Amino acid sequence: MTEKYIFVTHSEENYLKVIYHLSSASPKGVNTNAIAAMMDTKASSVTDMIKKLAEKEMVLYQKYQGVSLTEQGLLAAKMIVRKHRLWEVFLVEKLDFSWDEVHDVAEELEHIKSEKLINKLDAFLNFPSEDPHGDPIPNQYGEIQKTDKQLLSEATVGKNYICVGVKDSSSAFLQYLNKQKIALGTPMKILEKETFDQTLLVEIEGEDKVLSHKIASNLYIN
Amino acid sequence: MTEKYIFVTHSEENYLKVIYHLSSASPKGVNTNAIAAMMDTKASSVTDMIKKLAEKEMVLYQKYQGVSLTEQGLLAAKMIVRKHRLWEVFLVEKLDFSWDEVHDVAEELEHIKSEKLINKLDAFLNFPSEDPHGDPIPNQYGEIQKTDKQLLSEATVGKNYICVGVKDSSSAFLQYLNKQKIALGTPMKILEKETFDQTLLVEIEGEDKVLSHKIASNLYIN
DNA sequence: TTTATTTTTTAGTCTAATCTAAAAATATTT
DNA sequence: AAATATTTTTAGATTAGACTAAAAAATAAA
Repeated sequence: MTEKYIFVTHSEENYLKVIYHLSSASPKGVNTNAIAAMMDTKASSVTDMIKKLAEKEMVLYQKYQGVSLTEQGLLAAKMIVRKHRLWEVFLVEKLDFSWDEVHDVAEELEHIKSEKLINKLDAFLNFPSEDPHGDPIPNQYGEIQKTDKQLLSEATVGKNYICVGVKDSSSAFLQYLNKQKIALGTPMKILEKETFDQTLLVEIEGEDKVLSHKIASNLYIN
Repeated sequence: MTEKYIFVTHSEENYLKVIYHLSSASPKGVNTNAIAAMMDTKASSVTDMIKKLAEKEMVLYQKYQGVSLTEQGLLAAKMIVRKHRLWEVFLVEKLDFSWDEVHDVAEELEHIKSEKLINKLDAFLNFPSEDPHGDPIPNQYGEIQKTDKQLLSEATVGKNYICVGVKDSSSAFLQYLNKQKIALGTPMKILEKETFDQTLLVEIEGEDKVLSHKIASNLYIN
């Protein structure tokens, strides 16, 4: 394997990460506009950046056809995700942050460039497999352990589940969950599902709670 | 106290830090050239940046007269130093880095912008008063505990001392100290001082060692 | 106190990353 | 298939931070 080291800027890393996240939904090429929306920037800026990333062989790009990550780009993206999630674990487990406070800080920490740092941090945290939102943490080779989980919105009425993750990890949503006393590991039983709007009646910690379809389709259970 | 929040860029922070470090040596105004040398950049770039920092009221600047930090600038600089040194403690104490490996990573970590993060980190590390090189860590108000220490080059022959810090914390120097088995806390007795070149003969951990004047003038003792 | 030297500043250029507005390509309707 | 709408790209401008080369100010030497 010829491993020439390619410097990737802070901004380029952010693009790689976004392309990575969007890739699962559209594996044959991510749209310029989708990237622009995620990055809160303009499509023209995205086009410019994609060209740079293509130069560096981090993405495959054909005009008007969208982008996809090269093997190299994929690994780079996974390493950013790895760093982001490991820092989140650190913030929650060691510094006592709550799960709705970690995102922005991790967003900065993920760009610190030191393999040694991140691998030592990984060991210090005891090689966690998931971040505080239930998302898997890639190992140092970019391997990701698949865990099976489903959305609460797809749950079967009458069955018992455990909350294992969130799809939306915005602080607004996480604070809502805090208020409802829903956390990772929280057991719940699906009591009823309203056919009209798919609202759920769920028993959580002895209390009956109404959860909207929007909520249910952002909570992972098992 | 009117505290308008002023955004300071990564690069501006580096300038503030350098001006802060140079200020102790020349309290009435730091030279453009001195800053340029420290930052490994050109004097013209320094002039440009100083103007920006003056706009933001972080420094006092008069053409051709050098710069000094305002109260605001001083606090900002101290906060960067605080972050740098706390992260160094973290790297050494928690992640098992050695004192000659921490500088570059801390140089990146010091720019992470989160007061909460740094104060939580401080608590997690048990409010250390010094970094791994014996330099004092400013508290969250910018207060610095003065410790008295002197350079080994000024030590008295015949007396016993303890190594309490390094003036130069380059990895080259620190690795030399590792090789000589000199660390913070290492006791030493000054046996002789050569009048011609000020070389010292020092007893360290039962062994007699010859230390050049250059070495001696970069080691703090007490 | 002139002259020479050094330091500092200005003027103009460059690159990365962004933007707006317009043009080109693709996709969708009719 | 032609017309319309949407998406994407190009062209040209802007800003931060840096650079080179030349001018201006301050300092040192004669």
